[in-house]
Amino acid sequence: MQLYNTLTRKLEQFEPTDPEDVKLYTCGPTVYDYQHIGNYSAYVRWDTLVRVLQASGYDVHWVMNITDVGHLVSDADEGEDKLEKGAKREGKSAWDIAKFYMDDFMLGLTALNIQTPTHIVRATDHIAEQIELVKTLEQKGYTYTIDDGVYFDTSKSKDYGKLARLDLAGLQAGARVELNPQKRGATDFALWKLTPTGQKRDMEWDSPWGKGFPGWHLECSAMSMKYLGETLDIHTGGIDHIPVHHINEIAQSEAATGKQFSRFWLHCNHLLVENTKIAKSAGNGILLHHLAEQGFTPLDVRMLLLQSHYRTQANFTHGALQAARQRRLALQAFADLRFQTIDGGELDAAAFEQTKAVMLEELKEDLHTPEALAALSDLVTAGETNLVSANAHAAFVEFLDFVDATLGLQLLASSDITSEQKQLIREREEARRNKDFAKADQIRLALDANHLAVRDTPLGTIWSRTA
RNA sequence: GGCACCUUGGCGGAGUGGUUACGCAGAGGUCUGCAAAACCUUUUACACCGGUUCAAUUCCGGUAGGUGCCUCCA
Repeated sequence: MQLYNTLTRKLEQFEPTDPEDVKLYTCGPTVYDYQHIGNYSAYVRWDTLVRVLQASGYDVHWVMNITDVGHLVSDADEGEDKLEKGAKREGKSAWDIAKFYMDDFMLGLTALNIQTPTHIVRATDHIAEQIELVKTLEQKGYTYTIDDGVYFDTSKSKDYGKLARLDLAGLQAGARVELNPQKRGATDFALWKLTPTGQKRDMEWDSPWGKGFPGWHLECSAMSMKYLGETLDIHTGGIDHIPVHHINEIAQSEAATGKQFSRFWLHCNHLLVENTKIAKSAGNGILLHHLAEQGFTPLDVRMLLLQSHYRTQANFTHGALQAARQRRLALQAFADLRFQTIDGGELDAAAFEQTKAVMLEELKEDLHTPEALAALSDLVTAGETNLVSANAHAAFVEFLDFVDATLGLQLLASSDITSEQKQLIREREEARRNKDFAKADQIRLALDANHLAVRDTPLGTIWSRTA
């Protein structure tokens, strides 16, 4: 499999260290608010990665974190984090906020047919591991303590910022953030933040350095290493994570272990809405339930995302979502032909095998989902024209299973029509043979009331769902 | 100010040094008892200006426009 590795900025052949098992870590959400479609787009992308790895024969140990503490509102902030802020906003505790939005996130994953990671881990459940990691770094001399916390000294880090290819000198000159004057370097980052004297936070823990909470980057290193070991095969995240979060993860992890933290780094680009960055201030953070109100399902969103490549900046528009929905419905109608394979149908097992091979090849080439869909659409066209041979029924179902496994569109979730509905179709065919067109049209209306459309082919009547 | 990316037909969106991406929408047609569906065809797409080349949308340089990151962010 070929994957684009941000470390080298090149497509590389991917093989896991353990040939049986891929160790994959994905940066998950901070659960202080609803996740919008932009947030979810990343998880659809990484779910696709997992699916393709699985289809390529690997077991995947997939860990995703839930950040339920410690992401500061800004670098210059005096200690308020998003959870605390959300709690203040809603008059609840930070713990309640985290639970509520994490539960909502999990529902969103299910709705989008994103597989549940092997481990989905909360930062607050791993405070001890994070403290241990800081202790290790302290023992190895990578830290210093100032009035508001324990910091990582990036000047001691070998190749700091290599992933981001940062111009550190330029970065410092152009820094707009007010630094804590005690910080030794502009890029140094907090490992443990101390609760200011006299204050009480919803979330705080005792530590060797005093009461406080872990720094922003610590959890990913501590939890990924706990569940996957010191070297990951693949670490994924949004493109925005490259310059700060991921270089800091690398710095602290590699300082602690002396080993490479992750062999591959994959980053997805952001989804725009109407060609604009999704931002709270722009009010364009569309939620899944907004789309549901307009009659779109989460799978329509999934289709929209599959039509673009994960490293491009895709654009979400109402028109594009409509188009994606139409395409998905056409695909579903094709899948429903498995209930209607027919003697004389021309699509045979070989056609399914061939398309599967093309799709898998495209997907294994850095997740070329648009090309995989194009190959699928070609087959759909052929199937609608020539119908599916009765001999190919098993191959067809197997093929659809492959498509569901890789693209996650749940094509096999539909069921056959009822025997009553089938009887109606037979009666209509009989009426047409008898040239009793009035009766035939009457039955067609009855079928329409059942949300079924029929089309008459030389080989017989084929139905499709209209809703 | 620094760094990076992008500019493809009505919309979305791939890809390639010479061959139809694909999807959605529109138009015409075929088929059909009819309607629908389905299928076929279709509007000569690659921002602009140079360069390299037998040949560039596809490589190089420049211009214009756009976006992202540098600051919590998928």
